[in-house]
Amino acid sequence: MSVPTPQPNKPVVTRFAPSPTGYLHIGGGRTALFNWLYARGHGGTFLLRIEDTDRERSTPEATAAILRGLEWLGLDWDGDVVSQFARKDRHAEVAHDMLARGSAYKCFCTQEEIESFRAAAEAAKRSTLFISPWRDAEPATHPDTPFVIRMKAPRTGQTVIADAVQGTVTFQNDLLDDMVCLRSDGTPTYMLAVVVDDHDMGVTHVIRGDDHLNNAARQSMIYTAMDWEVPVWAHIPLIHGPDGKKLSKRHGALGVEEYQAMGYPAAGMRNYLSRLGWSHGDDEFFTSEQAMGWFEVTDIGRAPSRLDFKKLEHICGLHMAAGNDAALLHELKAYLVAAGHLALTEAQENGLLRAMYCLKDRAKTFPELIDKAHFVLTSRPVLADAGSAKALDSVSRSILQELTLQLQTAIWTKEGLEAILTAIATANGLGFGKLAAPLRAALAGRTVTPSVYDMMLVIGQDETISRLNDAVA
RNA sequence: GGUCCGUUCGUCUAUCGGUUAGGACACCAGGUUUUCAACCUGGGAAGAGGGGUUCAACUCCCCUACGGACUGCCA
Repeated sequence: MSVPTPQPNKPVVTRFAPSPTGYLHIGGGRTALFNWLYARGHGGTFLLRIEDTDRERSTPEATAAILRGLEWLGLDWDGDVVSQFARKDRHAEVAHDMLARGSAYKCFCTQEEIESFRAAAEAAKRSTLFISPWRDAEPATHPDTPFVIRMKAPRTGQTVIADAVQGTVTFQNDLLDDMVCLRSDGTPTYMLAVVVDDHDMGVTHVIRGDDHLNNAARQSMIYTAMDWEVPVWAHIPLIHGPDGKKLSKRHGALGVEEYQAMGYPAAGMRNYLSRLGWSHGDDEFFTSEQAMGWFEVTDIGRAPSRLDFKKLEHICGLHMAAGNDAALLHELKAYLVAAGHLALTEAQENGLLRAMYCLKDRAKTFPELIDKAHFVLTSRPVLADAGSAKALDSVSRSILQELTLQLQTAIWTKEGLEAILTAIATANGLGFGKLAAPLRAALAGRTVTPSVYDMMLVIGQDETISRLNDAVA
């Protein structure tokens, strides 16, 4: 029994290695986030490798979608994106090296033979573990037919994985098969390719979904066969849907790009995702920089977690409020593109920027922010929706006219406006809300807006008076 | 079927053998308030079940139940 030794003293190198068969899955996004957080927090390197050895299912569109997803999340990788397929010659080289070392062998069984073996074994309720008859065959007996290169895995003893998350996990070797490393067409299998690439890329920490935990045992055999040092493994639990079942289409948004299109700010997304399966005491709201300083793989939990949109929204609201105005406008514009909405005019952008201070702390997502920004995005005449039309009728026109008159000589500050509004409200025996509602309606044509003071301050004296005149008329 | 992993409030989690089991989201009740958001106060809410070990177990061990992963010339 050999316990793999981690490599604690080397500079940290992590990687994210998705296969390009679709969009970037939300679970994959979190895996990437953990790798990024760990590398960045430890002065290390975060690499990106596209596992495109399955030529049937890999598409350039999927690769592009994955890169877009990572970019949106703000997970920047170091160096060039590595294509696994492009490294196939090196994989084949290692397979032949293992052959030469006697830790692999050529297997001439056809896929039909293996399939019928499995079918028979299953019918007889025997183990379907396939043991190739070529394992110990003399080279002289080799036929001149296609072959695969199989790992010559030890048949006795056990393989131990020292996992930073899962602890020490032991596998009995007689339950592991001689996996195929090189297919009969000379291309590598995933099992070989990951190990070779991780080794060649100098990856020190493999942080990936725990669906790979079983694979780790077999992969560690390749490391041993090649006399390579194993990385630190960290197999993290998967994310489940709100019902606790495996995340699937029926749970709604799966791709990280969908979250962008729903208008969640990326900083909030990172914060929320990092708290799924990982925690730092009671900290809930934090920046990625803080998380980098705190993040340790040993603090990752072992149980799968579920997506909770309510909490996501809450965290996003906090990040929105804490955001820089110009940066928020920038992200908002990216959201509009992602969601397929019309672009803003320059005037709208300027208005948004001026209004941002009072918009950002009342919105959790960009659609909400835009909704509340209606007063600055619209232009005269401001159309009143049903609710605000009613509010407009709730007060007599003469009061609004009096207000308009007084605003013409107002000192245009919150205090100045406040003095006028409260004076008019009390003079007419109205609660402040009774006056604010029609004013809000006149200014925005909506019932849900920032405060009336902020709106007046943002659109200015002339525009305020014009809108009031429109409403009275 | 076999192997491996998991199971603390509804949800995300803290706890690392001794706590009135803490926090956050959500929820409920109050408060603040010009709408919304935010905010303040309070409340209900948890160790899957059963056996051990121990003076003491959510924490360690075993069994069961329930979830999940793997069991491919997919990744």
